[in-house]
Amino acid sequence: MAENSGFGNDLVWLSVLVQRRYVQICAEHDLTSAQATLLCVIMDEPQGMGELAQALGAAKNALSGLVDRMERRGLVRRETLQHDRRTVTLSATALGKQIVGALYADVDERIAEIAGALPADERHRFAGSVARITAPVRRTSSPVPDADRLGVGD
Amino acid sequence: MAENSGFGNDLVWLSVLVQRRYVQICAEHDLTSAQATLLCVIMDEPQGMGELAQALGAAKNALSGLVDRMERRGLVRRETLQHDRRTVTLSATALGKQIVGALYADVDERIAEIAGALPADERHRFAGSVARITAPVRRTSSPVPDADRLGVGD
DNA sequence: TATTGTTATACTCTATAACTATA
DNA sequence: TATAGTTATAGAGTATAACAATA
Repeated sequence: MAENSGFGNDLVWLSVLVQRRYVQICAEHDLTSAQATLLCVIMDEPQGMGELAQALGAAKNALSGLVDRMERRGLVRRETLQHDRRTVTLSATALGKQIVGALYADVDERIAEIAGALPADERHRFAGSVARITAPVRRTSSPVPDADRLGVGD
Repeated sequence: MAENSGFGNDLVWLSVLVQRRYVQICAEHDLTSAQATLLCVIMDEPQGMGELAQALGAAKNALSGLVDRMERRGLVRRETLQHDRRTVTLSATALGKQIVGALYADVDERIAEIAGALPADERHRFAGSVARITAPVRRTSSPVPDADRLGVGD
Protein backbone atom coordinates (compact mmCIF):
# COMPACT_ATOMS: atom_id res chain seq x y z
CA MET A 1 0.00 0.00 0.00
CA ALA A 2 1.03 3.56 -0.52
CA GLU A 3 2.06 4.16 3.03
CA ASN A 4 4.58 1.36 2.90
CA SER A 5 5.88 2.08 -0.53
CA GLY A 6 9.64 1.85 -0.33
CA PHE A 7 9.64 -0.26 2.80
CA GLY A 8 11.42 -3.15 1.08
CA ASN A 9 14.13 -0.86 -0.19
CA ASP A 10 14.44 0.82 3.19
CA LEU A 11 15.05 -2.62 4.62
CA VAL A 12 17.84 -3.16 2.10
CA TRP A 13 19.47 0.12 3.08
CA LEU A 14 19.20 -0.81 6.73
CA SER A 15 20.90 -4.11 5.98
CA VAL A 16 23.65 -2.26 4.14
CA LEU A 17 24.24 -0.02 7.14
CA VAL A 18 24.33 -3.02 9.45
CA GLN A 19 26.58 -5.08 7.21
CA ARG A 20 29.00 -2.24 6.67
CA ARG A 21 29.48 -1.81 10.38
CA TYR A 22 29.46 -5.55 10.99
CA VAL A 23 32.25 -6.12 8.50
CA GLN A 24 34.31 -3.44 10.17
CA ILE A 25 33.82 -4.87 13.65
CA CYS A 26 34.68 -8.37 12.41
CA ALA A 27 37.83 -7.01 10.80
CA GLU A 28 38.88 -5.49 14.11
CA HIS A 29 38.68 -9.01 15.50
CA ASP A 30 40.63 -10.36 12.52
CA LEU A 31 37.65 -12.14 11.02
CA THR A 32 35.73 -11.76 7.82
CA SER A 33 31.97 -11.56 8.19
CA ALA A 34 31.57 -15.02 6.66
CA GLN A 35 33.97 -16.47 9.19
CA ALA A 36 32.26 -14.68 12.06
CA THR A 37 28.83 -15.87 11.01
CA LEU A 38 30.06 -19.44 10.67
CA LEU A 39 31.59 -19.31 14.13
CA CYS A 40 28.33 -18.01 15.56
CA VAL A 41 26.42 -20.88 14.03
CA ILE A 42 28.67 -23.66 15.35
CA MET A 43 29.13 -21.96 18.69
CA ASP A 44 26.16 -23.77 20.26
CA GLU A 45 27.08 -27.15 19.00
CA PRO A 46 29.15 -28.73 16.27
CA GLN A 47 27.33 -29.23 13.01
CA GLY A 48 27.77 -31.23 9.86
CA MET A 49 28.92 -29.52 6.72
CA GLY A 50 25.57 -30.06 5.06
CA GLU A 51 23.46 -28.48 7.78
CA LEU A 52 25.97 -25.72 8.08
CA ALA A 53 25.87 -24.95 4.39
CA GLN A 54 22.11 -24.70 4.62
CA ALA A 55 22.25 -22.51 7.72
CA LEU A 56 24.66 -20.17 5.99
CA GLY A 57 22.80 -20.20 2.72
CA ALA A 58 25.89 -21.35 0.87
CA ALA A 59 26.73 -24.28 -1.36
CA LYS A 60 28.64 -27.13 0.23
CA ASN A 61 31.67 -26.64 -1.96
CA ALA A 62 31.85 -22.96 -1.10
CA LEU A 63 31.78 -23.95 2.55
CA SER A 64 34.73 -26.32 2.09
CA GLY A 65 37.02 -23.47 1.14
CA LEU A 66 35.78 -21.25 3.93
CA VAL A 67 36.40 -24.04 6.44
CA ASP A 68 39.84 -24.73 4.96
CA ARG A 69 40.93 -21.20 5.65
CA MET A 70 39.44 -21.18 9.13
CA GLU A 71 40.97 -24.53 10.01
CA ARG A 72 44.33 -23.30 8.82
CA ARG A 73 43.99 -20.43 11.26
CA GLY A 74 43.03 -22.72 14.11
CA LEU A 75 39.52 -21.35 14.50
CA VAL A 76 37.62 -24.56 13.78
CA ARG A 77 38.23 -28.29 13.74
CA ARG A 78 36.92 -31.01 11.43
CA GLU A 79 35.97 -34.30 13.04
CA THR A 80 34.78 -37.51 11.48
CA LEU A 81 32.17 -39.59 13.25
CA GLN A 82 32.55 -43.33 13.58
CA HIS A 83 29.10 -44.45 12.56
CA ASP A 84 29.19 -42.69 9.19
CA ARG A 85 32.63 -41.81 8.06
CA ARG A 86 31.38 -39.71 5.18
CA THR A 87 30.10 -37.00 7.46
CA VAL A 88 32.30 -34.27 8.86
CA THR A 89 31.37 -32.43 12.00
CA LEU A 90 32.72 -28.96 12.46
CA SER A 91 33.36 -27.47 15.87
CA ALA A 92 34.95 -24.29 17.12
CA THR A 93 38.32 -24.54 18.80
CA ALA A 94 39.02 -22.82 22.10
CA LEU A 95 40.59 -20.02 20.13
CA GLY A 96 37.55 -19.77 17.88
CA LYS A 97 35.23 -19.63 20.85
CA GLN A 98 37.26 -17.00 22.57
CA ILE A 99 37.40 -14.80 19.52
CA VAL A 100 33.73 -15.09 18.69
CA GLY A 101 32.78 -14.47 22.30
CA ALA A 102 34.53 -11.12 22.30
CA LEU A 103 33.17 -10.35 18.87
CA TYR A 104 29.62 -11.12 19.90
CA ALA A 105 29.66 -8.65 22.76
CA ASP A 106 31.22 -5.98 20.60
CA VAL A 107 28.74 -6.53 17.79
CA ASP A 108 25.80 -6.48 20.12
CA GLU A 109 26.80 -3.14 21.54
CA ARG A 110 27.91 -1.35 18.42
CA ILE A 111 25.30 -2.58 15.98
CA ALA A 112 22.55 -1.64 18.40
CA GLU A 113 23.75 1.94 18.12
CA ILE A 114 22.36 2.06 14.63
CA ALA A 115 18.91 2.41 16.17
CA GLY A 116 20.25 4.83 18.75
CA ALA A 117 18.45 7.84 17.32
CA LEU A 118 15.01 6.38 17.94
CA PRO A 119 13.10 7.39 21.07
CA ALA A 120 13.40 4.76 23.79
CA ASP A 121 9.88 3.37 23.53
CA GLU A 122 10.01 3.14 19.77
CA ARG A 123 13.42 1.52 20.03
CA HIS A 124 12.01 -1.13 22.34
CA ARG A 125 9.18 -1.95 19.97
CA PHE A 126 11.61 -2.02 17.09
CA ALA A 127 13.90 -4.43 18.93
CA GLY A 128 10.94 -6.67 19.64
CA SER A 129 9.93 -6.76 16.00
CA VAL A 130 13.47 -7.54 14.89
CA ALA A 131 13.59 -10.37 17.44
CA ARG A 132 10.34 -11.83 16.14
CA ILE A 133 11.44 -11.67 12.53
CA THR A 134 14.77 -13.29 13.23
CA ALA A 135 13.49 -15.89 15.68
CA PRO A 136 13.48 -18.68 13.07
CA VAL A 137 17.15 -18.29 12.26
CA ARG A 138 18.47 -17.62 15.70
CA ARG A 139 19.75 -20.70 17.41
CA THR A 140 18.08 -21.97 20.53
CA SER A 141 20.40 -19.97 22.74
CA SER A 142 22.66 -17.05 22.28
CA PRO A 143 25.90 -17.98 20.59
CA VAL A 144 27.54 -16.73 23.71
CA PRO A 145 25.88 -17.50 27.01
CA ASP A 146 25.14 -14.38 28.96
CA ALA A 147 26.43 -11.91 26.50
CA ASP A 148 26.39 -8.48 28.02
CA ARG A 149 23.04 -6.86 27.82
CA LEU A 150 23.69 -3.69 25.99
CA GLY A 151 21.93 -1.59 23.49
CA VAL A 152 18.31 -0.78 23.59
CA GLY A 153 17.61 -1.28 27.22
CA ASP A 154 17.72 1.99 29.04
CA MET B 1 13.90 -13.15 29.45
CA ALA B 2 15.82 -10.01 28.82
CA GLU B 3 13.78 -9.00 25.88
CA ASN B 4 16.45 -6.82 24.43
CA SER B 5 19.44 -8.95 25.08
CA GLY B 6 21.13 -9.56 21.77
CA PHE B 7 19.40 -6.79 19.89
CA GLY B 8 22.54 -5.87 17.99
CA ASN B 9 23.06 -9.46 16.95
CA ASP B 10 19.41 -9.79 16.00
CA LEU B 11 19.93 -6.83 13.74
CA VAL B 12 22.86 -8.62 12.12
CA TRP B 13 20.69 -11.67 11.51
CA LEU B 14 17.98 -9.51 10.02
CA SER B 15 20.53 -7.97 7.70
CA VAL B 16 21.68 -11.44 6.71
CA LEU B 17 18.11 -12.45 5.84
CA VAL B 18 17.63 -9.28 3.83
CA GLN B 19 20.95 -9.54 2.03
CA ARG B 20 20.41 -13.19 1.19
CA ARG B 21 17.13 -12.43 -0.52
CA TYR B 22 18.47 -9.24 -2.06
CA VAL B 23 21.35 -11.10 -3.66
CA GLN B 24 18.92 -13.61 -5.10
CA ILE B 25 16.62 -10.96 -6.55
CA CYS B 26 19.59 -9.11 -8.04
CA ALA B 27 20.79 -12.35 -9.61
CA GLU B 28 17.40 -12.81 -11.25
CA HIS B 29 17.97 -9.43 -12.86
CA ASP B 30 21.51 -10.46 -13.83
CA LEU B 31 23.18 -8.17 -11.34
CA THR B 32 25.35 -8.70 -8.33
CA SER B 33 24.30 -6.82 -5.23
CA ALA B 34 27.31 -4.51 -5.53
CA GLN B 35 26.33 -3.65 -9.09
CA ALA B 36 22.72 -3.09 -8.10
CA THR B 37 23.62 -0.81 -5.23
CA LEU B 38 25.96 1.19 -7.42
CA LEU B 39 23.24 1.62 -10.03
CA CYS B 40 20.82 2.81 -7.34
CA VAL B 41 23.28 5.45 -6.23
CA ILE B 42 23.98 6.91 -9.67
CA MET B 43 20.41 6.53 -10.84
CA ASP B 44 19.36 10.10 -10.22
CA GLU B 45 22.50 11.85 -11.19
CA PRO B 46 25.98 10.96 -12.31
CA GLN B 47 28.63 11.02 -9.64
CA GLY B 48 32.39 11.17 -9.49
CA MET B 49 34.36 8.08 -8.62
CA GLY B 50 35.49 9.57 -5.35
CA GLU B 51 32.03 10.45 -4.05
CA LEU B 52 30.76 7.14 -5.26
CA ALA B 53 33.45 5.20 -3.46
CA GLN B 54 32.52 7.01 -0.29
CA ALA B 55 28.81 6.44 -0.83
CA LEU B 56 29.41 2.73 -1.33
CA GLY B 57 31.88 2.47 1.51
CA ALA B 58 34.55 1.08 -0.79
CA ALA B 59 38.07 2.06 -1.72
CA LYS B 60 38.53 3.90 -4.99
CA ASN B 61 40.62 1.17 -6.53
CA ALA B 62 38.01 -1.45 -5.67
CA LEU B 63 35.45 0.74 -7.38
CA SER B 64 37.54 0.90 -10.55
CA GLY B 65 37.24 -2.83 -11.07
CA LEU B 66 33.54 -2.86 -10.30
CA VAL B 67 32.98 -0.08 -12.81
CA ASP B 68 35.15 -1.86 -15.39
CA ARG B 69 32.90 -4.89 -15.28
CA MET B 70 29.74 -2.82 -15.40
CA GLU B 71 30.97 -0.68 -18.24
CA ARG B 72 31.89 -3.81 -20.16
CA ARG B 73 28.29 -4.91 -19.80
CA GLY B 74 26.91 -1.58 -20.93
CA LEU B 75 25.32 -0.68 -17.60
CA VAL B 76 27.29 2.47 -16.90
CA ARG B 77 29.36 5.02 -18.77
CA ARG B 78 32.48 6.90 -17.76
CA GLU B 79 32.68 10.53 -18.79
CA THR B 80 35.45 13.05 -18.36
CA LEU B 81 34.59 16.63 -17.61
CA GLN B 82 36.29 19.47 -19.41
CA HIS B 83 37.17 21.69 -16.51
CA ASP B 84 39.11 19.01 -14.65
CA ARG B 85 40.20 16.13 -16.76
CA ARG B 86 41.35 14.08 -13.80
CA THR B 87 37.81 13.50 -12.61
CA VAL B 88 35.59 10.79 -14.04
CA THR B 89 31.85 11.05 -13.81
CA LEU B 90 29.87 7.85 -13.86
CA SER B 91 26.34 7.68 -15.20
CA ALA B 92 23.88 4.89 -15.84
CA THR B 93 23.14 4.00 -19.44
CA ALA B 94 19.58 3.58 -20.66
CA LEU B 95 20.03 -0.15 -20.20
CA GLY B 96 21.32 0.35 -16.68
CA LYS B 97 18.38 2.56 -15.80
CA GLN B 98 15.88 0.15 -17.23
CA ILE B 99 17.33 -2.79 -15.35
CA VAL B 100 17.58 -1.02 -12.02
CA GLY B 101 14.07 0.34 -12.36
CA ALA B 102 12.62 -3.15 -12.68
CA LEU B 103 14.87 -4.39 -9.93
CA TYR B 104 13.80 -1.65 -7.58
CA ALA B 105 10.14 -2.55 -7.82
CA ASP B 106 10.86 -6.23 -7.41
CA VAL B 107 13.07 -5.62 -4.40
CA ASP B 108 10.53 -3.38 -2.76
CA GLU B 109 7.84 -6.00 -2.99
CA ARG B 110 9.79 -9.10 -2.11
CA ILE B 111 12.03 -7.77 0.63
CA ALA B 112 9.00 -6.34 2.41
CA GLU B 113 7.71 -9.90 2.72
CA ILE B 114 10.41 -10.59 5.28
CA ALA B 115 8.27 -8.70 7.80
CA GLY B 116 5.15 -10.41 6.51
CA ALA B 117 4.60 -12.52 9.59
CA LEU B 118 4.17 -9.50 11.85
CA PRO B 119 0.65 -8.31 12.69
CA ALA B 120 -0.38 -5.40 10.50
CA ASP B 121 -0.11 -2.70 13.13
CA GLU B 122 3.25 -3.87 14.32
CA ARG B 123 4.42 -4.10 10.75
CA HIS B 124 3.43 -0.49 10.20
CA ARG B 125 5.32 0.70 13.21
CA PHE B 126 8.29 -1.41 12.19
CA ALA B 127 8.28 0.09 8.71
CA GLY B 128 8.18 3.56 10.23
CA SER B 129 11.17 2.85 12.41
CA VAL B 130 13.15 1.42 9.51
CA ALA B 131 12.30 4.50 7.48
CA ARG B 132 13.49 6.81 10.25
CA ILE B 133 16.75 4.91 10.69
CA THR B 134 17.51 4.88 6.99
CA ALA B 135 16.28 8.40 6.30
CA PRO B 136 19.75 9.77 5.68
CA VAL B 137 20.53 7.17 3.03
CA ARG B 138 17.24 6.04 1.59
CA ARG B 139 15.71 6.78 -1.72
CA THR B 140 12.17 7.97 -2.08
CA SER B 141 9.54 5.57 -3.31
CA SER B 142 10.55 5.95 -6.91
CA PRO B 143 14.15 5.48 -7.87
CA VAL B 144 14.79 9.16 -7.41
CA PRO B 145 17.06 9.61 -4.47
CA ASP B 146 17.82 12.87 -2.85
CA ALA B 147 20.52 11.54 -0.64
CA ASP B 148 23.35 13.96 -0.78
CA ARG B 149 25.40 11.76 1.39
CA LEU B 150 25.42 8.16 2.46
CA GLY B 151 26.88 6.39 5.39
CA VAL B 152 25.06 7.27 8.52
CA GLY B 153 27.15 6.01 11.26
CA ASP B 154 30.80 6.47 10.64
C1' DT C 1 53.45 18.92 -4.88
C1' DA C 2 48.63 17.40 -4.27
C1' DT C 3 44.66 15.15 -6.18
C1' DT C 4 42.01 11.81 -9.12
C1' DG C 5 41.74 7.69 -10.76
C1' DT C 6 43.89 3.28 -12.60
C1' DT C 7 47.09 -0.92 -12.52
C1' DA C 8 49.39 -4.70 -10.30
C1' DT C 9 48.86 -8.07 -7.07
C1' DA C 10 46.78 -10.93 -3.71
C1' DC C 11 43.23 -12.82 -0.93
C1' DT C 12 38.37 -14.08 0.39
C1' DC C 13 34.03 -15.64 -0.98
C1' DT C 14 31.11 -18.07 -3.95
C1' DA C 15 29.29 -21.02 -7.83
C1' DT C 16 29.26 -25.09 -11.28
C1' DA C 17 30.95 -29.37 -12.41
C1' DA C 18 33.70 -33.32 -11.72
C1' DC C 19 35.60 -36.25 -8.40
C1' DT C 20 36.45 -39.44 -4.07
C1' DA C 21 35.03 -42.08 -0.29
C1' DT C 22 31.55 -44.22 2.14
C1' DA C 23 27.00 -46.23 2.67
C1' DT D 1 23.15 -46.17 -6.79
C1' DA D 2 22.86 -42.43 -3.43
C1' DT D 3 24.99 -39.42 -0.13
C1' DA D 4 28.69 -36.36 2.15
C1' DG D 5 32.36 -33.67 1.19
C1' DT D 6 36.29 -32.17 -1.53
C1' DT D 7 38.90 -30.51 -5.65
C1' DA D 8 39.32 -27.93 -9.92
C1' DT D 9 38.32 -23.93 -11.97
C1' DA D 10 36.47 -19.50 -12.58
C1' DG D 11 34.75 -14.98 -11.62
C1' DA D 12 33.29 -11.21 -8.45
C1' DG D 13 34.56 -8.15 -4.84
C1' DT D 14 37.83 -5.73 -2.13
C1' DA D 15 42.30 -4.08 -0.09
C1' DT D 16 47.28 -2.21 -0.20
C1' DA D 17 50.74 -0.25 -2.75
C1' DA D 18 52.72 1.63 -6.76
C1' DC D 19 51.69 4.32 -10.70
C1' DA D 20 50.00 7.90 -14.27
C1' DA D 21 47.82 12.03 -15.54
C1' DT D 22 46.23 16.38 -14.38
C1' DA D 23 45.92 20.41 -11.57
